[in-house]
Amino acid sequence: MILSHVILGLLAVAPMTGYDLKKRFDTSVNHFWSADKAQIYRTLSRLVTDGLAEVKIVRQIGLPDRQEHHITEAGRATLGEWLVSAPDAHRERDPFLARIFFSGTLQRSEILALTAQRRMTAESLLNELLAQLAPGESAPQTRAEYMRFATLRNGISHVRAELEWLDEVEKDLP
Amino acid sequence: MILSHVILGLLAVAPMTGYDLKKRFDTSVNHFWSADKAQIYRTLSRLVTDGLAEVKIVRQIGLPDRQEHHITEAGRATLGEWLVSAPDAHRERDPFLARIFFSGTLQRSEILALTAQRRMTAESLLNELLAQLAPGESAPQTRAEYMRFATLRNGISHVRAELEWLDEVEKDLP
DNA sequence: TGCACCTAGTAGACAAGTCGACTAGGTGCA
DNA sequence: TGCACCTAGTCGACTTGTCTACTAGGTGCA
Repeated sequence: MILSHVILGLLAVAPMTGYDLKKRFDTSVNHFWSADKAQIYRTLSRLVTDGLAEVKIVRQIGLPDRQEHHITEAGRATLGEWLVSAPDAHRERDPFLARIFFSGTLQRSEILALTAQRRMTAESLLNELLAQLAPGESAPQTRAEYMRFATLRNGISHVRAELEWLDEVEKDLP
Repeated sequence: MILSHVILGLLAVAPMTGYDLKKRFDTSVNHFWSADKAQIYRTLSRLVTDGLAEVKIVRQIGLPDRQEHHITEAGRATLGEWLVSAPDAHRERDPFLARIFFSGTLQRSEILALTAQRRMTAESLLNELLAQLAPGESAPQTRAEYMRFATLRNGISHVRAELEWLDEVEKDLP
């Protein structure tokens, strides 16, 4: 699965707890992958049993212990292999497009309500992505940094394409 | 779930067997939804037990019986409600972007191999979408037809955005 | 004083999706 | 003659993903 590889990728940058990972998934990684908390913890413990990660317990004062997961050499190797392996099958799935596909029987106004909704989520997504892009705009770009920003720019391009498509639909809708 | 609604949407156009549905999912609907065969048959039988669809067995000569699933009035009502209900949560998930995000440690040539792969699949997808769009290009557009083509144009816009992004990455990659 | 929210993690049930195998006949081809 | 592929469908095992609830203390605020 891909989740374990994404987790390995994040652990390769810095050791993390399940809790830390969940935050990464909800912020910096959310434009291309998402994960449920329970799923993250389950995957983490599998990485440990598979020898791809190791746990170090870090005691804290006033806070619960941190189970810091460190990537192992085997983990780095697995990650490296995945990066250059055959592409994972990817199925597009978009419930909004599913509605649009079948919305021929709706009133014009109902369809415009759907597109207006979509426009709002697209615009707020665009703002999030732009905000994430902003800090490093003029920074010296290492390759790693360039690649991370590239995924953001990918998201931005797609959101913009979506907004232009919405313009068209709202204009041409018979 | 969305699958049952997509199936209802397809049954609303014409009665179909699980087999027919599978073909639709692999051709005309595949740019926004996909489904496994077993999943389709399971969902169909749940639609029947829920009273949203009915089965008519059609005998054939030389071929297995067809279990034609017809949408019921209740099914149409359910579909209609879904079309205008609150938008389904939608999480973007793209394994390719996941790789790109973590590919900072790869060689330049390895990254270019990834993008070249992506370009190939994007281009063949574009051709498929254009081929699907072609037949009705100048047809008299009913609203239903317009909406179906709109989803195709959506896919085309996104693929084009992807190709432009690939151009950029391949050009700027440090 | 109580409520909401933060850190950190566990547990269990359930829904959704995937994969492979199996039945069973029909057609086309080399 | 045998193989591959088509129509039409069933079954079981398994993996992923989601949701809810729980423990247990700490902080901030009104």
